[in-house]
Amino acid sequence: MRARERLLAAIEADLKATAMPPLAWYDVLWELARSQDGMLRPYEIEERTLLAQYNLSRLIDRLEKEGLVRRENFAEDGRGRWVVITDAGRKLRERIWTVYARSIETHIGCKLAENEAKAITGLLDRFL
Amino acid sequence: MRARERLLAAIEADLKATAMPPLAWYDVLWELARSQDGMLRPYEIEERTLLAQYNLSRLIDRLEKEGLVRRENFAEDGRGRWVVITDAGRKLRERIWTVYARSIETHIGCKLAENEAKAITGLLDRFL
DNA sequence: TGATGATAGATGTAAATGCATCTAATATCG
DNA sequence: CGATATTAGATGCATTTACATCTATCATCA
Repeated sequence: MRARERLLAAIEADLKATAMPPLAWYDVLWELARSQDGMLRPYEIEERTLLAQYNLSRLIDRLEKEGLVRRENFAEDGRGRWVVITDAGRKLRERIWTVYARSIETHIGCKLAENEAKAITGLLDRFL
Repeated sequence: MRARERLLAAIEADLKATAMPPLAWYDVLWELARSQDGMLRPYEIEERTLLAQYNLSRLIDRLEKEGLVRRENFAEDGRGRWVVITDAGRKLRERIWTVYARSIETHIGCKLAENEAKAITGLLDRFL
């Protein structure tokens, strides 16, 4: 918990220093960008990011207001929506990644050998 | 990050289910209870819990309003304060612990062998 | 000593979060 | 079919958090 606290603070600080949005934005944009057609249902994003439903709903509002995603109706189920990433969204994700990747390397990568990193993930995966 | 998310959610849910306050309350009460005279300076709590200064200041407000701690002036430095845990604060910490300990065992302990837990802490300690 | 800078902690305001609940649509089952 | 339950997602409201800044005190040093 402490390690996560420290690392997240360091990474968020790097993002802020380069005028980038919070990490949660990245997580959502990344899930969308890597998905088949650049679109997911809100509940799918929820599952993948572990964001709470009501938080995600409002995060999508913010992303939409910034033109990074847009909402569309889901034809097969009147209750559902699609969240579609826009070109601007993809662009921004890439820009964030240039900072984020460096940040990961600086704060995490350089402190762990490959096999150590694998050991951590192997053990922590039990909780997922 | 994901593991922490899941575990914290599970633990907080256990606390909520037994009408206990959030985990941050426990962290502060615990640091106070284990300290020499049941009192610490705000900045000391801050260092130990990694809470942000402005968050801690208000968390102490809440604890004080509930009668779990009280603030006193720090004689040697007019800017400083003491945060002193009350009997009610110690009592509550113990009550929370009965739930928290069980929760840790349920969600974490039973999924890791002793040496595995040590391996994780050993590796994650590098980030502290 | 007196000016300047640093530190401890508090706080106003804006934004995000948590909780409960709502609406609209679909599923289930007598 | 119709009543009831369930699900997807949105939202009102209270609490909490983040950011910036403030006050008061202490430290430093010319």
